[in-house]
Amino acid sequence: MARQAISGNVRGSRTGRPIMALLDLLGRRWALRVLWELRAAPLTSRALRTACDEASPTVLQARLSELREAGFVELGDGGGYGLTALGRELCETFMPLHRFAERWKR
Amino acid sequence: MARQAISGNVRGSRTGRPIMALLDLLGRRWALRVLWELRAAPLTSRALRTACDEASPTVLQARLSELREAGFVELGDGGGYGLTALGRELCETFMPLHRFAERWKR
DNA sequence: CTCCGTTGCTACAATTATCGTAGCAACACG
DNA sequence: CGTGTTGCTACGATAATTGTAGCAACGGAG
Repeated sequence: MARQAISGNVRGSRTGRPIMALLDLLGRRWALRVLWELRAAPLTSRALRTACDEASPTVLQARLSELREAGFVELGDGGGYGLTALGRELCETFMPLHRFAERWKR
Repeated sequence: MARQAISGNVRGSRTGRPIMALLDLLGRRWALRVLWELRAAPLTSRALRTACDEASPTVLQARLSELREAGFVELGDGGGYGLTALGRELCETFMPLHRFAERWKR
């Protein structure tokens, strides 16, 4: 009966399986949204906050730090957050969600 | 516990853009992971819990309820949670994440 | 120079979400 | 009957998020 499935750690562990780490990182609040809002062009921290419906700067900074550490987001020397090449690539992989969401509607 | 249903008032978006609602739903803890673990075959609630590294049943039940309400997951009449056709479709859209994560490695 | 507005970023308390453990009722099998 | 599943919930403890306020640093007028 034991459908022995993959038992990998998600939170706070790097036990291999990058997909788990990625799902964990993207599964934190505002993480997906931040990537989504940066998909077109870089935004300043405040513009990003506005784009994210005035989400609290505390979480946004936390997510930005994590996404930066992961190599998806970078802070331009002129100011403003933007996607790295890797981040743009990641964004592409879940861009089909847009089309899916439109059909989903509910 | 605040029940933020998909219908109507979803955190982060009252603009009516379905993508925001979807990003919000998938941005909750274990949501992506649950979909991921169900990608291959249905699992019982306990098998799913095992697959999700013994995540607390409280959240898992919450996520399962939300995902069921969204139409992505269903409870089979013989027991066990599985993806709906829509859920399978959703899973397909972010399956490329797997390949991306492998190249990412962190 | 000072004043003003912006930048990225942080402190702090209050509120939520999640965790971890335990346990329930319903059902099936022997 | 007892034993073992199933899906699901209660509840205190802990971690994450919210909302508000504010900081130092930088730049461009004036």
